[in-house]
Amino acid sequence: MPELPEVETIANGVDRRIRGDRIVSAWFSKHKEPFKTAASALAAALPGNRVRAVHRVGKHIVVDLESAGDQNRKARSEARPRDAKSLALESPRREARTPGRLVPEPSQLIVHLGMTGRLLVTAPDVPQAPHTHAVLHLASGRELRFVDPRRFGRLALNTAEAFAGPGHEPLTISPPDFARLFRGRKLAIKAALLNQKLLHGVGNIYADESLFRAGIRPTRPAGRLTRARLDRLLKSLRAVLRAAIRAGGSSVSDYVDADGEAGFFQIQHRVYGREGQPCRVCGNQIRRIVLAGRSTHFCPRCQT
DNA sequence: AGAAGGACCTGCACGC
DNA sequence: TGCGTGCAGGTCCTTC
Repeated sequence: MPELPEVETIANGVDRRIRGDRIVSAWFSKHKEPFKTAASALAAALPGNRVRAVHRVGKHIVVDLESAGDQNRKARSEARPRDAKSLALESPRREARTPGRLVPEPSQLIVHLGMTGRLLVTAPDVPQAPHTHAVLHLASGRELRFVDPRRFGRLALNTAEAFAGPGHEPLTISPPDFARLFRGRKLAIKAALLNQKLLHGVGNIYADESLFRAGIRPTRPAGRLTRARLDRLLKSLRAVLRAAIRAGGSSVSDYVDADGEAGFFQIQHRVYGREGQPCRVCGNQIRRIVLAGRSTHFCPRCQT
């Protein structure tokens, strides 16, 4: 289940492997349309683009693209004295000029892994995994593959300004802004943490773990928490996410190369998945309830 | 508008 | 062994 740390690790791994590469062609499975942007539009728009960088925004992997037009312009502007001929060849507009084919130039490819999505960078002769929904063929000969058994993942083109995601980044939001997110809200703090429009990147596991570390009962109404407790929650959340990113970064560096999951990082869970087991702090039994439709784990003594 | 709940989707663990 | 059932959860959509 990729949450922020996993997505960050994967984005970094993909970045190292395909930055600067060029998309030659794109293939999409016909097995139902699993994408936000139509597969036909993706297939038409992606080839010819160069990968400038890959990074994370919330739980999204963002592939910054440089269109063929951009690359030509760059090359021309770098070339010294321009003669009249090269100027004459210059295209006046950014968009593709092929008549009748209006393909917008994408600036970014947005990937959401959903629950089971994987991005793999492989050699072309590596057998295709089941549930492979997209393959980008790169100029280097390698392939970027999108595999997603449960098909909760999404691909989309972003042609507008830089993708910023739906909510605030938990790693950079200021404590006052963090506190403001929950003001007046009656829903449980756990449900609020999962709401990507408020804070993006936090999923079920890290919500439970950060609430435990902050000593806050997941059912507590978000708007009723004191500023001090919210400050503590933000600190716990950041500590958990940072620790996970560090561990993920070291233990899963091959993730995108290999056949996937092997050794995916797990933080030392203190409550998640530990129903009935003793709390690592006080020894009380960890309880599991369903909150916001999600299994929720907490220590009834440590979390108030 | 905010909140709650179901749908989507497949693999896996479990019980009979 | 094999089948049915329930569970996992990120996000979208509908309903209240």
